[in-house]
Amino acid sequence: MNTGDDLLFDRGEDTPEHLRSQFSRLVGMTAVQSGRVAGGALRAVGAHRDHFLVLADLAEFGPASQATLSGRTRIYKSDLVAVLNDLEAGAWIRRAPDPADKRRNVITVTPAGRRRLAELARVLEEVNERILAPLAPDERAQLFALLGRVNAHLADQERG
Amino acid sequence: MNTGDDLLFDRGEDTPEHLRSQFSRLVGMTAVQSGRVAGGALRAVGAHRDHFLVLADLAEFGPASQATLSGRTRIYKSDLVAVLNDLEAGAWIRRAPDPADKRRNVITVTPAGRRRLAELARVLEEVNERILAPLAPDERAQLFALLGRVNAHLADQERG
DNA sequence: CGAATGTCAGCACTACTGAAATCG
DNA sequence: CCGATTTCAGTATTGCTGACATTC
Repeated sequence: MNTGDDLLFDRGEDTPEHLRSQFSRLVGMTAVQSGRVAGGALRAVGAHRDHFLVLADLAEFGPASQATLSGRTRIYKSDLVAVLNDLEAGAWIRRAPDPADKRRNVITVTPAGRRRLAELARVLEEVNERILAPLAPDERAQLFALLGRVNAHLADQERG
Repeated sequence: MNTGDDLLFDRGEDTPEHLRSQFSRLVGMTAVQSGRVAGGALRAVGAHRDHFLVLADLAEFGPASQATLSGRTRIYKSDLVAVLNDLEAGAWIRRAPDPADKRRNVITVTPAGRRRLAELARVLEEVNERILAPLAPDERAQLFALLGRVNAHLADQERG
């Protein structure tokens, strides 16, 4: 059973038969390239992908301990430490000890953090537009829907 | 201009507003997960992603020097060395000095290499089927086409 | 006591760069 | 001398694991 055998995802003339239906290769190449675009744009404003993720999460779901923040963003708690150090150094978040539970820190977005989030969101929106330029709006929606279903299926399978 | 604002690509209940339209994040997560599935399946038979890429390329386009092989597979020439060492150790390729140009090696697939390629292709086809299980055949074709266009656009842009 | 939290140190893998040695 | 080819060494980034001290 083939899944798009007559489709080319390269420039067309140099794609081996066996690769045309290799989803992991296609999605991998696309991820690397768009990750480079997004990473470069964020680095140009002194930011990191995880900075955006944390700020967006806090702005939407409110203050949280590092453990729950790690669970919500899927950033490992060990990696989160450096991210929060960065964000704290920019005064974009506050990291205060939880008086109710001395093991935890309570992470809160500052007003400056919300402005920073807006800036990063603007940068990433431009990036998104640049990457998805060749697709019409309904095609973008389709791509999101299809990728989202594959992604959800993989996430589900990872616990089974 | 939004690109699928009302779509969720997570399990739905915990996806922040700002992430719903972040293509690089979605494609990145999907790439990591399907890369893990493919990598695990290949490791189970003692293979590597690049082994398949090299064997598939040689089988389709014929013998080549390492430089042209690197250009065709997009594997860095420095990384290609170890890959060819592996493939040579399994007698799946031959690496012979080019009599016409003593700088080059001529890489050739052996009959055993073609059998190995068939084996790896079978493994990867099962992987593909497992990953794309939730999608109908026409949806898979759509996903390939859309991702392919984005990928081609990014590759084009990388040289401009 | 067992479990959770924040932190640090480190591993594995991948994309990538630079340079040396050989040869055209 | 300049450039191409193979090879090796090493960097940067990321996803991930394990351990430790502190606290519940």
